[in-house]
Amino acid sequence: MKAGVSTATASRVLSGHPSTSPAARTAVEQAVAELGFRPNAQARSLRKTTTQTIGLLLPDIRNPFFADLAHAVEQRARDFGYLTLFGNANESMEQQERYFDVMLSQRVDGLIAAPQGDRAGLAGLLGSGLPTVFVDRVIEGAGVPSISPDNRTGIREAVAHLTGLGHRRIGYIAGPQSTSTGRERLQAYQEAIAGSPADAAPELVYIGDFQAASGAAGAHALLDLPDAPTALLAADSLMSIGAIGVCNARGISIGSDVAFVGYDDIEAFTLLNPALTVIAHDVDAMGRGAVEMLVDVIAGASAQSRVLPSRLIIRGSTPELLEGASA
Amino acid sequence: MKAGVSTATASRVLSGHPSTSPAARTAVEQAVAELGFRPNAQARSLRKTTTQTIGLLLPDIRNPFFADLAHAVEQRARDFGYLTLFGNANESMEQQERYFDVMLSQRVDGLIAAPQGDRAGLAGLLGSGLPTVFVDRVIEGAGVPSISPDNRTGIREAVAHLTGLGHRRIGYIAGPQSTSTGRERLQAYQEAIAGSPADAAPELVYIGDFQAASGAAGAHALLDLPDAPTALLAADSLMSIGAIGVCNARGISIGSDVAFVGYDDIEAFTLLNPALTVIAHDVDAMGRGAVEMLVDVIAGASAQSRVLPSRLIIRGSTPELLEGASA
DNA sequence: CGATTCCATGGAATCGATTCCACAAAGACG
DNA sequence: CGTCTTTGTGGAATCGATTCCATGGAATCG
Repeated sequence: MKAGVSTATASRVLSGHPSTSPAARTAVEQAVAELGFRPNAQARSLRKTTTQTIGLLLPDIRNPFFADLAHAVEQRARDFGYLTLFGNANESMEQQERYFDVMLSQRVDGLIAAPQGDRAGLAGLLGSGLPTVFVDRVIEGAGVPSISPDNRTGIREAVAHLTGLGHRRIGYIAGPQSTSTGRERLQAYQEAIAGSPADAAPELVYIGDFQAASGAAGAHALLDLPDAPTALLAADSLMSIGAIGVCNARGISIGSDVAFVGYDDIEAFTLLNPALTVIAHDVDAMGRGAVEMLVDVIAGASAQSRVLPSRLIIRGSTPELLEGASA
Repeated sequence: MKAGVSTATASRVLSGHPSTSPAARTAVEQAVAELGFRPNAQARSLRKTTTQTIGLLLPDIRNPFFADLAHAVEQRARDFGYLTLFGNANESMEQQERYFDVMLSQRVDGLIAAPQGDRAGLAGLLGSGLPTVFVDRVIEGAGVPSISPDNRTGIREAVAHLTGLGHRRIGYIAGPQSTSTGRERLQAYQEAIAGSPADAAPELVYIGDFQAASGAAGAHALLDLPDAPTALLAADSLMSIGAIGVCNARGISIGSDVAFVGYDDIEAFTLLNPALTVIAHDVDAMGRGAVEMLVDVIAGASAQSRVLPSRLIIRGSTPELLEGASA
């Protein structure tokens, strides 16, 4: 055609097929450069069955944890030649299901998702046979391999740390119970409290939704208790931010008036005065690991679910308990 | 076929074409439900020329400003029925060009980008005729409409605020000069300083790269000066975070030892003690506006470039200058 | 009741690549 | 020098939808 060769030859040149003459190669390359030709990825992936694209479905890109995760996934996927198609479910089941549909229609080669809800909401996805890996969050019994943080150890260590400092009323701002992380962390808190000298009062738990506003609401609710907690623990970074804002606004000084343990090791948390004690995990390893698992699943291998360790990083927001610190 | 009708009829039913009998409709719908059929988006967009997909190319998703922007763009694009294909250039020209290529190959209907570099790096993109809108950052003379913040006013107000408080040595941690925001903000700083009683010493400017590590390096460099600045100003949120961390580590107290003005109104900045004075702009309006402009451009209308106002939010990190505050 | 319009439908072309197959020219070998 | 292999090439089928066009039957109208 443009270069005096057939489309078949042009295709062979562009895909690096060995059976091409140097003459044809240069002719095609010149024509491509002249016409600014871009192969149509739609047509290609219609013929091949692969799109070289993976989907990444996250609950909230504004949560620094998931932003870091998105970055890690995208960079690692690039290493494998995959383009990342990104969807933001906005912590909404309805948007999550819509995105499952979209990803299926786009014929992504695989999907990495931090899901919420239970198996019922995944029927379409599971029936499709699309290679899938869950990251951070898990749905039991779905037969989908996952890479997730150890939600229990971090919480246990945090509660032990706080009780060791003398705290007996530890308020907990939990995540939504529609997520595995929300459930596991709450359960770990309850178990740790039960096995400790601290109060196991139900009013010390506030159930939020992993967004900043609910962290603020939780802090208000807990601090308004007749016998207010002397320590607060929040189940993600955004709720931590909301809760800290409320403490500041109410003139309650973190560290001296109330101890505080946050979740996820956001850089900004180290800037606070005092710096925040947090439960941290390795986001980068989680993102990279998810891609590597997905590549295995796409290749037909069976992937083992992995749990990555969490650890408690002790900083100034959880000092020795001063006498009379109870509000 | 499965439903006893032709593909033509099935297609008409699924796309809501009026010429379909109720009988055919129910038959097709039942077959679709039974087989779990998903239309192949590749095949569809091969035939139609549209993909109902827009590209979003950002320099760094871990920067909270761009994470918020991504969220705003994605939500607004959804309103128009577009799927957002997201790319992270990692503040790298090479990755940026690679993504331009990918977006072109994917035949996105339009592209929203926060570009860096100059026209040279955009030759391929501009030659393709792909409807494009620049957001936050601009490339002059490319003929691409843009929606960007007013980089000058915020900086001018910040410098006026600081000189009004008595500061004469104002250190500036600038962004990379390969970006319009980096250039305009630095220029605004230099002009504002020149028109003020403050020192216009070149050593008071440190050129960073919009990442936290360079903010830290800049803070070290400026605080090591023989005649160290009494106020610091950083050109984005990540460099602000890096710089604040260094101040804390060096035992330099923000507010009392040094005044600090950050960029972008990150929620975490309000939690600092004292809270950070910042130059803020409306990320949500920028993201939504970009999508609306792009929709116009795709429709063939000519879009007017827009500049959104910035404003200075004064908080505790820039108090009245105490005597003897100069390091 | 015959003629015209309207509607639902199937057949077939189409989008832009990849790839099977056949074929011809060139090189290898006895 | 004749066969046998290798190599480069073009023709044509293919992927899965959409859509033009033709057709037959029903509805409408004078």
